[in-house]
Amino acid sequence: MKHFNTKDQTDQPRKTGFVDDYLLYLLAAASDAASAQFHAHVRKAGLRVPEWRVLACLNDQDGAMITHLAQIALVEQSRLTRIIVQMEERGLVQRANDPSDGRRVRIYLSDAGRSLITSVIPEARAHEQALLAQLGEDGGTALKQALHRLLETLAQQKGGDN
Amino acid sequence: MKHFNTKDQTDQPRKTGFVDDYLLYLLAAASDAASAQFHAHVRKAGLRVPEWRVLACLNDQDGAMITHLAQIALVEQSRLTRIIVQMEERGLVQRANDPSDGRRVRIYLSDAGRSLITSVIPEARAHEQALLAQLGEDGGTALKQALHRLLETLAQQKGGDN
DNA sequence: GTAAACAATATGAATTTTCATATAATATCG
DNA sequence: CGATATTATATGAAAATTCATATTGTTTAC
Repeated sequence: MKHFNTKDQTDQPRKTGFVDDYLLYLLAAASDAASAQFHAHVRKAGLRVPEWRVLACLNDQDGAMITHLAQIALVEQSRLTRIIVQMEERGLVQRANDPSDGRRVRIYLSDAGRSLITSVIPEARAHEQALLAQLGEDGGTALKQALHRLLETLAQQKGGDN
Repeated sequence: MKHFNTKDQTDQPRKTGFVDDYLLYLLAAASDAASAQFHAHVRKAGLRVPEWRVLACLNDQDGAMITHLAQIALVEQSRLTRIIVQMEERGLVQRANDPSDGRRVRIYLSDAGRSLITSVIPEARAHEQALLAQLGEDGGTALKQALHRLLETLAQQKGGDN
């Protein structure tokens, strides 16, 4: 059996430093830690994280173009191109040229892909609910609100150079 | 000159879907979008993102071990080992065996590393302040509080298996 | 209509990242 | 003390990722 190891990993003094209250760090750490839990489920479903993201996005916006999908799935475009190739080989999605604009490639869920994502999303919802419950009614709401607000603000900045 | 392109990238109907209010997505998207801005500064300072994180963490906890540093800098251990090698070659950090435990390798900022991080942190603070200002007094506070709370909750879960 | 600018996707090649596991040092147990 | 478990770090090799740029299709301006 393992010793319970409450003490600090290092033997450092531990006066609160810069990163511990730095917004970008809090965001990255929170995202990392929260996602890590669910990503275990994702892998058990036979998906890698970017694939799960792509399927989840297609669930909402089936037929999205590569570029758009890259933006919403938080993946760089050339990477997404290759991920989509793999997913198509695996039968999870299909690509189709947009008849109205030959440059565009639209991605559609295959039946297998739809079936898979349909089984994973409820797990995601359940995991989310459990987490929100732990944060308490108001805690969860406050967190989501704050994040929505941040995202709006950031989106405005981007658009603001017109 | 570019057409101002307010309309949606795809011609999709856009009823709000699953991801748009999914906590893990909000966290990832917010972290991504917020960090992207500052990461431009980081690269201009000649650092890659994980290197910036390592230096920032060392700024707070100089002499941390590889394993601990990996945890707080949000980098996988074997990757960090190699990043540290590069940073040492570049003269940003030094490694030193812990005399009390020969397995441990402690990482220390070099003078060059300290000087570099000392110049970047004020930029990070400035960027953070600007962002918080845009969120409004309470908006920023609420966001940070909510994130701290989430992180605490997640940390408890991890420790909870004793 | 055509050249130039622009947009969407793909791709080559170097680098990075991951995963499992090797190596090395220490701690534990009988 | 010696065998075994545990911890910290390193490393090989396959795979993923990045970056710049090629390719292909479309729009704009004359």
